[in-house]
Amino acid sequence: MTENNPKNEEKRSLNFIEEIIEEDIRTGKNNSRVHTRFPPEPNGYLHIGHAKSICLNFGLGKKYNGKTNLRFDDTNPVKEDIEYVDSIMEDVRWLGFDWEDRLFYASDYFEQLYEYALILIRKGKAFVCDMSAEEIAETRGAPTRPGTESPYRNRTVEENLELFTKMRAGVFPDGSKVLRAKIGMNSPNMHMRDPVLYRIIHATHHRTGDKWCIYPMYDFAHGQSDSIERITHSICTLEFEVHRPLYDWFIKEIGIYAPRQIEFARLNLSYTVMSKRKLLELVKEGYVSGWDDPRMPTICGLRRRGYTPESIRNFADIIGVAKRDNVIDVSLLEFCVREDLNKRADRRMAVLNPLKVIIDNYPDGPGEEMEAINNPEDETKGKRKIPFSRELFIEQEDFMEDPPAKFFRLAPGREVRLKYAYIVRCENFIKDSETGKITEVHCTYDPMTKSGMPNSSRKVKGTLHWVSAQYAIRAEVRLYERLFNKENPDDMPEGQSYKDCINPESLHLVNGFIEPAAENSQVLDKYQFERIGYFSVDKDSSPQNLIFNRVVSLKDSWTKMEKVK
RNA sequence: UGACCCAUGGUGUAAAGGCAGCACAAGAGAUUUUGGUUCUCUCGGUCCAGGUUCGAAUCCUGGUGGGUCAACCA
Repeated sequence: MTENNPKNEEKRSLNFIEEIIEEDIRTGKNNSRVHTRFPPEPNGYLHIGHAKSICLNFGLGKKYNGKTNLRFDDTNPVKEDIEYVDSIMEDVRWLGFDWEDRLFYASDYFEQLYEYALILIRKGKAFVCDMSAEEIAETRGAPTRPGTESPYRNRTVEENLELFTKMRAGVFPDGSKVLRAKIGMNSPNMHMRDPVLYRIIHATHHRTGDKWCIYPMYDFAHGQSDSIERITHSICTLEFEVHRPLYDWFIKEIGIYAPRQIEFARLNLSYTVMSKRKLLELVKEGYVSGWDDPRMPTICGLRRRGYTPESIRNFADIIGVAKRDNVIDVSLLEFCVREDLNKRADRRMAVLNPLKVIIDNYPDGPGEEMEAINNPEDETKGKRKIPFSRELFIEQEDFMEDPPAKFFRLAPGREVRLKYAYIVRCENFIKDSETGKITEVHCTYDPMTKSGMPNSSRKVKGTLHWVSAQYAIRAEVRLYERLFNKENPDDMPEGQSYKDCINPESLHLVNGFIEPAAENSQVLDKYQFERIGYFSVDKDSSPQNLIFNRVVSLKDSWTKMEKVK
């Protein structure tokens, strides 16, 4: 197929799921149709691990000219909420995927699922059990030891039918009865030991309201839902591998269409936790400001931080899909967003830790306007003007009283280029005698070195960014670091938890200055602050009070060099 | 002391019995009005032991190591 087409198909290797799908297409299985689905439970916010699954499922649908459904597996009303449904849809759309008219809910199938249960009961393959949850757990045995059969296991079909009908009718209280499959109690696979199919929960469901008081277990809903939707390839994570025999059993006993389940290894990220429970704890216990805190690995957190959908999709693509456990280095995610933003983010000059610079031989007054390139990687982004004046701010780190040889920045007697402006020489500086802090640097400029002028290209070692003290606007800048200090927060010494390696320095607030061109920035606008990093306008930002989130810093070989020492 | 799954550079991921490749990370250099970008180069890998084969990362057997499974959660 691609063999005669070497031009556009550079023979990209297939992952193991694509190999299975292509084999199924080749052999004409399902009439060579490909239909996948993304099946979240609406009980929490989506994170980067879900993004992997979303990109995989929707990506496969697209690649093989198939379809991908969004289906909410909403079988537990006490844990689920419409808030989560909405956020999940928003996140999937933001990532750039479209389920078109195929938005489904497992709760759409409650009536059908109930019928399936009836089929099993009539076949003598399911029974109503009166044991408590504790009793069921105790009699289930252990992986190395068989369980014991429920005393209610041999009720007649008629009795089971009547009891199950009454369960639905609401005559029994929560927890008093369940419907169980009748498979056996000694399978080495715990999921096959007479698993619970239905439980009684008198709770209002976010979609079906109070219509039902019995709800199917996930295991009894998930596989059949895929079957109902004619999913060809049910892609899920590794921990559901042991559930597959059960799904297959249901499909076979009920006698319905069988999707093929394929399991892949979930994403783990270094310096991050990914479980819903832990993420929820971080929010509830106030370690972060909310689900969309820019330090969270949630999709909404990454969005607020300033990650782009393109960078996340590319990340999902690059990390690949396989069955072996993996921990992806966060630096790969950071690489992806840098790569994307380098091409698209306009450059701006901003000073985060201001140090006043006075150009002694520059006239006091309105100053002049300098021309700056918006994005050197993209000429179509054009140019802008930046005001220059006698008093400026530069970064404190860009001046040293007594610098090492390799310091290419400002120091007494040294020259640097002020980007898009002049070459200046440091003549002297003022130091606070009590604190030892440098408070002001005095320079002279060379008028012949104005950027763009014929004689301007004299070589100097360093180029600094700057803003005009007169014209710059104030901005709050939120600098984020990793939320955890340990590479694997899930693997802590005895007696400690992931919370013990939370990085207390994960957020630094600074008040800086930015060039006036950033004045009308809108929420989620992205910039590269020259020489610093990529920044995104926070949702709390307003024209009166600009707030920027640092998405990621620029690669920095200078501080790296310093650290080695 | 069970069943199932997995094992390739530091981290990911390719190689369908035939040259172990790519990306990130790390290191060196070139270019640069961003110590950014770009470019060049370097470092570094098939868990172990047998077997099959002209030939094994790949197939077989046995180890070892890791993961998953015992909610009326999903």
